[in-house]
Amino acid sequence: MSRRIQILRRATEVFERQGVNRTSIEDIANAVGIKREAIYYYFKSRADILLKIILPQSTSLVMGLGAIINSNLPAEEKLEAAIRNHLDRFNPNYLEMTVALREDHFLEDEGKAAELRGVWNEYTHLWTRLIEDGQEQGIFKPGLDARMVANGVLGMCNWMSRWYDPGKSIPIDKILDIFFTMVAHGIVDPGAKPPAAAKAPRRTRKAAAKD
Amino acid sequence: MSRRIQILRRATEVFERQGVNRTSIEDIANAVGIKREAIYYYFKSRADILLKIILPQSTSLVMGLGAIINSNLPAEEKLEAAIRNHLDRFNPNYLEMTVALREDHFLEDEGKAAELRGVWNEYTHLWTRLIEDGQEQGIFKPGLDARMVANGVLGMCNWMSRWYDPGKSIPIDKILDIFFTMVAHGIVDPGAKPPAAAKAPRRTRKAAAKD
DNA sequence: GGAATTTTTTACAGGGCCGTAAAAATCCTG
DNA sequence: CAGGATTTTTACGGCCCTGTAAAAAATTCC
Repeated sequence: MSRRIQILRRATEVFERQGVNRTSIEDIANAVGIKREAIYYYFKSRADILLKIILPQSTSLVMGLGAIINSNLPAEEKLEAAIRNHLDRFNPNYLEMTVALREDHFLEDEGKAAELRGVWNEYTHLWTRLIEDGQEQGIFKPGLDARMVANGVLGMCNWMSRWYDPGKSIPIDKILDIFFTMVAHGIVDPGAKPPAAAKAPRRTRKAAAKD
Repeated sequence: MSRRIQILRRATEVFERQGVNRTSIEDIANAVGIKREAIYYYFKSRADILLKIILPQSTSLVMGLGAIINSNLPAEEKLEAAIRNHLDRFNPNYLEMTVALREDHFLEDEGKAAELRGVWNEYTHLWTRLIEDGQEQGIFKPGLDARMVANGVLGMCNWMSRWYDPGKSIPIDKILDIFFTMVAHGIVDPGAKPPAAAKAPRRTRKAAAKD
């Protein structure tokens, strides 16, 4: 393993364990076993390291989602594949994904920050397109704001960076099934007897607040 | 407005605008219009300020959710009320909620960090209970891991800290409707003709990856 | 108006961190 | 083995930040 890859690997581990903002170049160097000034032989800056950890993940997500959208799968299978494309990145790249998503990164290098934002925006845009395509085909409910749906699904998946632990959580496949079921069909059992209140006129929020 | 409240208000604004970790005590003091040492007359530390911004939000979420769970509402209405309880906190407390949720906070004060974690854990636990109660009543699908469902819903809502902007986004009420529909009933239109491929045997992930 | 209280400023102490450049050490190749 | 290339270490420069305590200023109250 080259020194450069090793540095990225160790940096990812320390970033994940103690937080990006509480990790210094010296912390990373100690984890590698060299002096911190040596890091600058391989990387331009601390932000450079962070970018080289995050960009491959976000770019790979975009590429994978683009391929799914351009495939001939039916919309519902595209939805499943898209969620899988996202969640599978947590296994084995759990560390990188956690570093990428757990904290909102305010990078000093405005050029790099813009590049990263661009990739994430593209990813959100593709997700929105997938939802819109399904709506146009009559598979997804047309009345839902596609961008909001996309944001919701992304939130559901990205928040895994706050709780997912491969050593403790249930397998990714199971999480995928649950999340897909939630998004596609919801958690309400269709065979359940609808409560009488469901047919009542929608109460105002103020009335609800009084309860 | 007392000076203390004013400091909290300004701190929240600066934290939201430039990120918690890139905000110094001096930044906050400048926003208030006093010297930074004066901050320590009102607050023990920087982490103390952060805690006093975040705890009211998380505590209020827990209290609100507890009341919903203990109400006599049917499960589906509890679900809607729970999402509303969460999203309504973004309006008007959008700034506080963003500060609380957008970045994972690694606090130096281990006691305070544990207290905060405890509140969030309680919140997640209550959400899991709400899902389980609905499952036991036959309203929610029983086969879904309640904790995972709760994590998914929380992710959907909490990720708003990354994209919601009251000046630009659609109103909270609309977002609530969309998120509730997604979680309760999913985005797939039940009247849509299921694609033939849906009845085919599930392809292996490896086969799917080949495409 | 003066004392008490509150608030702010001044001064101080201590520590951490980023990044550059040149020299030294190590490794590799012919 | 010597020269070239790569990598690491040493030395340096600069800046930022947190928090404390005492003094000064401002405010409040009787």
